[in-house]
Amino acid sequence: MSLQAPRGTRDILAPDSARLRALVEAFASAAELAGYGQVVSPMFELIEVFRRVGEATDIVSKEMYQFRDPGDRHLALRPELTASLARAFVQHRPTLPWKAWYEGPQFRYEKPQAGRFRQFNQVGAELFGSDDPQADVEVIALAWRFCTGLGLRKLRLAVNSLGDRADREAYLAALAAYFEGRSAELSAQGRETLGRNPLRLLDSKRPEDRAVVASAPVIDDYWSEAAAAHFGAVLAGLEALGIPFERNQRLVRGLDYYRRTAFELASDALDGAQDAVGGGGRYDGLVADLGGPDTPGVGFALGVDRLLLACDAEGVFPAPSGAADVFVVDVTGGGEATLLAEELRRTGVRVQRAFDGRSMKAQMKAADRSGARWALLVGDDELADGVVSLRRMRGHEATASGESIQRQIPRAAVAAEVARLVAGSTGDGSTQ
RNA sequence: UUGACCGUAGCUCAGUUGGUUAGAGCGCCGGGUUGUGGUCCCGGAGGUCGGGGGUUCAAAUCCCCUCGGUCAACCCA
Repeated sequence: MSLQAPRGTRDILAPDSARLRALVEAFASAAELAGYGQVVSPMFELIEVFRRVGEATDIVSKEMYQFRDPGDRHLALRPELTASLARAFVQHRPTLPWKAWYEGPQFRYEKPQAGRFRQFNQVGAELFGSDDPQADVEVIALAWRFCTGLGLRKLRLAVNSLGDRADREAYLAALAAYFEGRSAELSAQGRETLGRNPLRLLDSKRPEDRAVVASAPVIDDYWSEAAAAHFGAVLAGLEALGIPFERNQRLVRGLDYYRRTAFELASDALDGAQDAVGGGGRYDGLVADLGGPDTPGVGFALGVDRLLLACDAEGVFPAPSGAADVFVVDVTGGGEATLLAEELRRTGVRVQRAFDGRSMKAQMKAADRSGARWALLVGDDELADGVVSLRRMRGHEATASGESIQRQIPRAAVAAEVARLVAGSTGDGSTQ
């Protein structure tokens, strides 16, 4: 193979692409049900947008696709969408609260693995302009409702609070001091992490580190009264809604802008290191960091590709059927098929046909495989008599009516008759 | 960025002490008499053995490089 999709990217072909679209549509309706409106933002931004929100994180420091355009602007393909949304908020200053959802590809220069791509899709939602813990609850509930609505059952919701800015800094200092004191017990890589960001050590998977982490200071002791009250209200809200969650004192998220609430959704159906399907939290300082008025916000993003992997693993959310309603078999040259197909498609019927003047046997075979419920047969006899043979395909037998497998109908009545049949059999639209 | 395993027809894979025209199943195409699908039978198309270089009389098979995939670390969706 000579040319192929760039590393970490892929083509999503027919049944899978329909499934992806169905998932996005499911998210759209869940989000809009809760009053979130879609934002379609640019695929690339001035690099400052991302630099300002996460200079210390790998995502913006070394995983960004960046380039200069012909006008010498320094741009980056978006590695995440919360920053873009915050930028859009600052630019447009919509009335509060501003509730927005989004979907689309994002780009990170990483080594690809299963469930990790250089171009990947996320869906997400953000709520700007409210401090209310009920806002956190609404956002988490939206993520939960959507995921369980897909049919996923083996989901774990982990929640934590990182406290306010001052709490977080005090905790970070205490954590650093603690780890410094026991740095001899840490793994070599753990010591490196300590130098960069002690918080990250909390979710280390190395046994040496875990032993040290086990008796590390916990964030709870550093919460301000307000932050503690906020978190308590969030947990109470989740309980009131019957959303199961587990408190994870070690949960820290990948981006540094989180304050107070942080949460993560993981799937037990996914094995390996990539079991997180999404997460989010509160980012009360983010808008200000981007030059806007001090505005609180809370939101989340879900990895579409991983969600679909999880659906595969749980055997839920199948691809929608691409089956045709009708297959036109024309052995008179194909012109009739063109006319019939177009006529029927104009009435909203899904029509498939063959090309290249293939034999009746071959066309019937294709009709069978297309999943069509009916075949319309046009041969020399039909053409001469001004009729079309309507045949019910095997596997799509009539339910109770005593209608014959095949019958002739006048050419002029085809559209009306097929429309009637299709409308009357919307039963099993999801033949897989 | 580090390490491990892997890369043969559209798909899933056989094919190692290196040796004649590289195989199977599925899929695809055609046929099994006059215009009808599944199964069955027969036939056919389709492969730079990921790519490049090297060793050798001879390489899919050995060596090096490279690209790609998978897994793990790192990081994260």
